[in-house]
Amino acid sequence: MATLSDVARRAMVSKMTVSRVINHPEQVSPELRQLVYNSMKALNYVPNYVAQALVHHRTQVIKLLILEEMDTTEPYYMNLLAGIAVELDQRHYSLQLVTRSSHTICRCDGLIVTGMREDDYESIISRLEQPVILFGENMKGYDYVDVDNKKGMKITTEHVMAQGCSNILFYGIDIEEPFMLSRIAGYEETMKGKKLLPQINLMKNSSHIAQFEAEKVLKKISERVAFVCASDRLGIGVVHAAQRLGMAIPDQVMITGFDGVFLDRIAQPKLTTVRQPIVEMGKTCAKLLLDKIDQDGRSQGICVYKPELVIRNTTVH
Amino acid sequence: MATLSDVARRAMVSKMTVSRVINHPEQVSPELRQLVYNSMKALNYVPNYVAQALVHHRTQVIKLLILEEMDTTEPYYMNLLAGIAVELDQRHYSLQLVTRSSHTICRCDGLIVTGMREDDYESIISRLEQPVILFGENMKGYDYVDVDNKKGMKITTEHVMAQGCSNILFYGIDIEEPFMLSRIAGYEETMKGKKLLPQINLMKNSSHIAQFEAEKVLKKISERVAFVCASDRLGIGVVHAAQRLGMAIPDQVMITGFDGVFLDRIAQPKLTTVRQPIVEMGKTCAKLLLDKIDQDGRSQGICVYKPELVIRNTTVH
DNA sequence: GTATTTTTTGTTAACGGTAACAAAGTGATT
DNA sequence: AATCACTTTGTTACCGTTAACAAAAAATAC
Repeated sequence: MATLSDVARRAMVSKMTVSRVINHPEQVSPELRQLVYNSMKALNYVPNYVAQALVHHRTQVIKLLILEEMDTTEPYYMNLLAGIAVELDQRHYSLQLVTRSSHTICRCDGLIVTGMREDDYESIISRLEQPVILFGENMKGYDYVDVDNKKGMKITTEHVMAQGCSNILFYGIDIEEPFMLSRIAGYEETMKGKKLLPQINLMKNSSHIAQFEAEKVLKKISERVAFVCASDRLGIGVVHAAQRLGMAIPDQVMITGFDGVFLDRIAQPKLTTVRQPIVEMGKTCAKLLLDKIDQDGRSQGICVYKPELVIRNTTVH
Repeated sequence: MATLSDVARRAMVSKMTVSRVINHPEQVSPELRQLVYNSMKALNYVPNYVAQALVHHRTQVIKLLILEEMDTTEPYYMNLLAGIAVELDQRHYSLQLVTRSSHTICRCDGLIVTGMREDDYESIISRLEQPVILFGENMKGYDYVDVDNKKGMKITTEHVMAQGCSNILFYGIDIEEPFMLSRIAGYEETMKGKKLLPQINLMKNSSHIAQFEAEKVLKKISERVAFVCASDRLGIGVVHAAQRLGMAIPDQVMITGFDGVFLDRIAQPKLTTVRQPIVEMGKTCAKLLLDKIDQDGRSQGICVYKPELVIRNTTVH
């Protein structure tokens, strides 16, 4: 593997000139520059990122800190990772996946944190010395990337209303985190806007629990009903419930989910859901973080993605 | 962040002595060793892995090359990654996720490759210069980690037989890769062993296609039937088919899947499946690869995991 | 008690880059 | 032609670590 010195020798210039051609080409005369380019091409030169990292006091490693039990959201994270990976590779960074349990001393240039709960801000996030981007909205002033959760829930609620249903139940996850509060707010405001009574139900994010809850409700009900769920997992549970009771989807029961990652397509019928552009969001997390690192930790602000309503057969024919 | 020199100065020894305490402690007298340990502790010394990497001509990066369309197997890979990550973190390695499209020149110490198809061996894998561990059985002599696919299919087939069913259909994926051939063989041998007629059906790995196929079959059938599927995704499709036709699971229709990652638990009823210990397997991939790197590329052989039959309500009450 | 071996410690020079400074070349100004 | 300013190139030292060798100290032999 050719080094800077090899390139320099072949082009009959000093190492420094080669280094400059790479980093500050405008400082080198066109003739030498061309010589160096030729030499680089001939030797198939690729910079040694480890050596660069050493001089720059960098590690070229960023960590993805997943504070949530991973099991509960797997397909979601794989997409996030895919997005992050694309951006990191382009900029010669690599990744370490860490969880709450692995409290290694943090040899890295920056972190993307996700799945944080209220307590984590003080005990973990505020103590980090490196630049951080959070994946998930927060009100503590940290840079973050998220989808517009409130709007997402608004458009689904409006969608089922537009299908002519006014008996609309909300199924959410029983945690008091900003993303869930926003989803609840999106539902609640839309209902109140139409003078309808919000009916909010919070539970563990499990398809079986949602199924159990929905069966109880459906057994007692005769009119048309819609369940707007704060996750596809809950949505799938409700689909199962309706099917077990032999109720027609979407004629008797309408169901919507949230996330649009994988599970929505597994359901039968496929689930109407709010798709988050997770891969894109992963890319953005990485991009913001690397920029932040380059800019010595300067805040990069927040980035909120527009949610997209994907209409499928749990709400329309 | 304290460096070797800082530790050395505080302990009043040379840098080299500190380095030796870390790498070859037996070469240092007990007194100095203790001095150095004290100094390290006092300064909270952590080696700079970048500098180590530079002297050792390493990158401390390994790549996970996913040759398969990721979308089709997401939850699966997240588990694999989790396993890999644990091992890498412990040994101060980091990760790059790459796919077929990203053909970066391979600045890394080794690769874990997965989702490879027949063509890939010649065009990609054989050209890699770094140590490689494959995730998935192969007959080309590469080191690999996999579950015993044949045995997995054997035990499921035997399990449904033990439930008193002898009309057993196999639903597999229409690719001629070793893992699938092994699963087919496991089914076929077990059937022939009992003098039963194997019925093999291959299709795209999609729950909706499996549902479509199974509905066709189920409409024409009256006796009890079992579907042993080569993936949970196919299994879920068959569950949906049985439910749409109002057939009783497991009394009229028995269904089994394969993988035991995430999807099996989403199904309703939960799917009897063959669980692969994916996290464990990921760990092993990483461990073998890092050992291989340390041993200058020496073959590490293969590692085949015992599959575990998880019996649930698609085969028994 | 000196020569010889062995153990322990220190010195130097890498690894592959880059920043900071020094030197040489170029051209304009007087 | 001498001075100055500017551009272009090269030299040196350093980032934090380790291997290879050299030197010093300790242990052993005779």
